[in-house]
Amino acid sequence: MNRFSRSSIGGNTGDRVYAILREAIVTAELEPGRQLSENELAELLGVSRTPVRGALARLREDRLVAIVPQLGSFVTLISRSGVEDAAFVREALECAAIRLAAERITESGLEEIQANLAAQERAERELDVESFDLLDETLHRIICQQAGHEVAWALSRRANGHLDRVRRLSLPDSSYLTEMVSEHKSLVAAVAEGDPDRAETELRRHLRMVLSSVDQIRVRHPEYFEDE
Amino acid sequence: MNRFSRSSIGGNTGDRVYAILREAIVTAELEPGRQLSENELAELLGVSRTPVRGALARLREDRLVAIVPQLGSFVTLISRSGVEDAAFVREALECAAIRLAAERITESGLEEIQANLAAQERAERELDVESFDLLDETLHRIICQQAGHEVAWALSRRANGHLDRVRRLSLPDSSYLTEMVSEHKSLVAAVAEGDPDRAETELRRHLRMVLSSVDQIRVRHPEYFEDE
DNA sequence: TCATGTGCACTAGTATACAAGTACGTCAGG
DNA sequence: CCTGACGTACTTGTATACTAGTGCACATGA
Repeated sequence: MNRFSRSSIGGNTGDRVYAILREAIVTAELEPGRQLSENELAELLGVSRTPVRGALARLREDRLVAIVPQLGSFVTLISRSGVEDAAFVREALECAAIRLAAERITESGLEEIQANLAAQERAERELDVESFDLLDETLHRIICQQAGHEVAWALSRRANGHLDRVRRLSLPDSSYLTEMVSEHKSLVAAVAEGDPDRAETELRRHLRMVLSSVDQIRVRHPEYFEDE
Repeated sequence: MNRFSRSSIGGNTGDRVYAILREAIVTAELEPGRQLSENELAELLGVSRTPVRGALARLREDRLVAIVPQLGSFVTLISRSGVEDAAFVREALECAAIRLAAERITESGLEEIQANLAAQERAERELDVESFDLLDETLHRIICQQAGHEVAWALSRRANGHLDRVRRLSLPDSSYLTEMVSEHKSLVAAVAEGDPDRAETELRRHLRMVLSSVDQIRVRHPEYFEDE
């Protein structure tokens, strides 16, 4: 226990504000293009402008918010290139990670993954999308952990703003959940068998699934998109 | 020209403070483990605490600074795992990018790269390490640009704090520059020939070179390192 | 001598006050 | 009716004041 180990507790007002705003943006409760007034948000959340400003600055790094000096802060519009960038980053990081995971996976790591998959099947049966999203995220985190580079997951998650929005905006039907679980099972199987090439292939296909729903959403919400 | 296009000008005090502090940390002018007082930095730079706080928050995301509430902010120590994480991220992103670049490179892109290489050789002859570092960075950026995902370079650069420090701490001799230029030439050649596999292999080897100097630096500056 | 408590000087977190800049409506004049 | 200048109401950027928590030194008592 040194003085650095306490450095990321995350119980501050600023962290809370960041989490709330990020969730609101990703679920499009704060829709793309919307103006965010620091004053308004501060009042709404019952805090001062300072933590709000900090949260907006972090969201800017996530590319979820654009801050124009002396003019305003805005939820970024969805753009094809933005989504493709996020997909690229996620693919690069997680594919590299899953290769390592397939080589290094431990017994307890596999057990953890199996438990996660079981819970995913439960969530699928009960159509509990919220739980499923959480389990999905956890699965990817475990894989990065097992690869020895959890940082890959953290970065992947952060670069992921546009992807998350697209995913959350597309109304997931039951076939979506079924498909996802099935893909998760295949790629976990490849990891369990210690086959990096197949694991990478499966993951790549899995990650590209989200991309396909972009156009579908653009049709439904053209006002959320940047014309390019 | 819409209202989003003005969002990243970067002429603010906060951005300036961030750039200054990052440079100071990367060059170890602010050495690993050193405590950074917001008040002290603010006074030193002739600004208030507000922009300093913002800069420190960003540096925390870069893992160059650890902020401990009610205790202080510190330049992070160098750790093997931190360096390996950074190397992993950079490898994953830039290798994925160079594969695309090898497939998509344009005529003008190649010309730009050749000009960069020529400048590198000049810098090598004149032992102008500072210019060389800049050209090195630019080369990697151009490659990511040509891949259509400049975001990869931006992320790679940010995740790169620990690597940069290690690189800047190791006194580069002329053989180092010679080696680097030679490696750059090989990987550019692979890109020019449109050979993604070879380009990736060359880049991977190139990026791992930095890693080898970690132990050398640890011997010289054990106090900069985290005991693990 | 050693252990313990207490105060002080420091820290970051937050709230507020002020400065600088932008957009837009309004009103006067051609 | 159209055009242009001005004022107002907003925005973010920065500086400062205040709050709460930490560690450390020093005094005090056993």
